[in-house]
Amino acid sequence: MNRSGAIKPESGEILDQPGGDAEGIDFEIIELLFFAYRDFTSDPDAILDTFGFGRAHHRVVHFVNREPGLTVAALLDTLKITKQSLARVLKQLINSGYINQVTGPEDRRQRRLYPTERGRELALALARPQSCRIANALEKLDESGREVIKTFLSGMIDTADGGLAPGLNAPKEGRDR
Amino acid sequence: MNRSGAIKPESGEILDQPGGDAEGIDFEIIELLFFAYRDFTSDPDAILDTFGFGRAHHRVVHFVNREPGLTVAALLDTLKITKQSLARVLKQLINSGYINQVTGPEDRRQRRLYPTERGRELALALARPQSCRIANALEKLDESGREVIKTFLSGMIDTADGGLAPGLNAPKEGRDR
DNA sequence: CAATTTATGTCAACATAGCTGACATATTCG
DNA sequence: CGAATATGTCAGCTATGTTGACATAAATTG
Repeated sequence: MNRSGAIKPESGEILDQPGGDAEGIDFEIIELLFFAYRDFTSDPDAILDTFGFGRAHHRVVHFVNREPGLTVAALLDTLKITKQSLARVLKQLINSGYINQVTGPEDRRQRRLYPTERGRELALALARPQSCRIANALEKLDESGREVIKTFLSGMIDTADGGLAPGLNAPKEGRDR
Repeated sequence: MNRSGAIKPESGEILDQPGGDAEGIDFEIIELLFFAYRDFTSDPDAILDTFGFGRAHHRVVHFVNREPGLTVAALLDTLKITKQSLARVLKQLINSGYINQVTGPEDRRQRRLYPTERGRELALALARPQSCRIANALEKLDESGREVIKTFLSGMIDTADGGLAPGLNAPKEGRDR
């Protein structure tokens, strides 16, 4: 790995050894997360492309399918984006028949979002390869593996009550939506 | 403005039950990955903002710090973006003194990339909160936890030799860069 | 050596998906 | 009624990805 050898410094300082190892920074998992997530999103991205949609559409269809009747406000809260940003993709999904809006039965200001049959099929088509990839990765672990992964990933998520919990985190259910 | 479609479209189809559970799709981990990665990137994003940099700069500084002497081609391969896309952020990082370029000692066409002291400090400042977050999440696991996470994340990554390996994957070392 | 390939840089144009600010409308609530 | 809320929309800006075309220097190959 070491590229030591006669190097011409063209300007200023040069550090030719990897940095931060001494500090005990967990570069290994940082990078694994980067690569894992990048590849995890690549399968649905390819499918979305054939629909003329992007990753933003994926998220919307996904969460609407997962929680039919979701309000716009709840969706915004889940995605943590602005309404103007959501509006663009949501409009496209509604216009092309993937999502339906229904006036809230109790609060008529709300627009509750439901997947159409088409929307559901799209959501599933996008989730399938991701689920497969996860299943493949889990296969290399023992029985407890899935729970360990869930605990780890949950522990990576900000708790609703602000900052990183110092000692205790157990988001589990209801941290959003 | 008219808000068409705001009324109850009992006209169209409405699916008011979550979909895909029957199929055994692993929505749980799909969503945990989404939330975990989103929050994982939020700490460095906040820091980058104060520097006038974005996530793209983060990636470049990170990998250059991790592998000083990296060539431009190798970096492109790691990031899987186009050179034009890289050029923008790399130029900024070089001009503001975070990264140095050195003509390749053997192949003089190459521009090997090195972090400056400043660049290294930035890379570490960005990695620190991520490493902390990971350490926090790992704390909830037993001794074997870290290895389990590594195995899982490695299993999520595409192998260099194309598609998802059907039975066997073990990227471990050297899948990129 | 001449021709070609490789590594890199650069210009121009474009797309997606985020953002802020401002303002409109319908509905609910006090 | 008036204020707050849920949503929609217009306009413009930014960050980061894309393609295509072309330039230059250095290495490789015939």
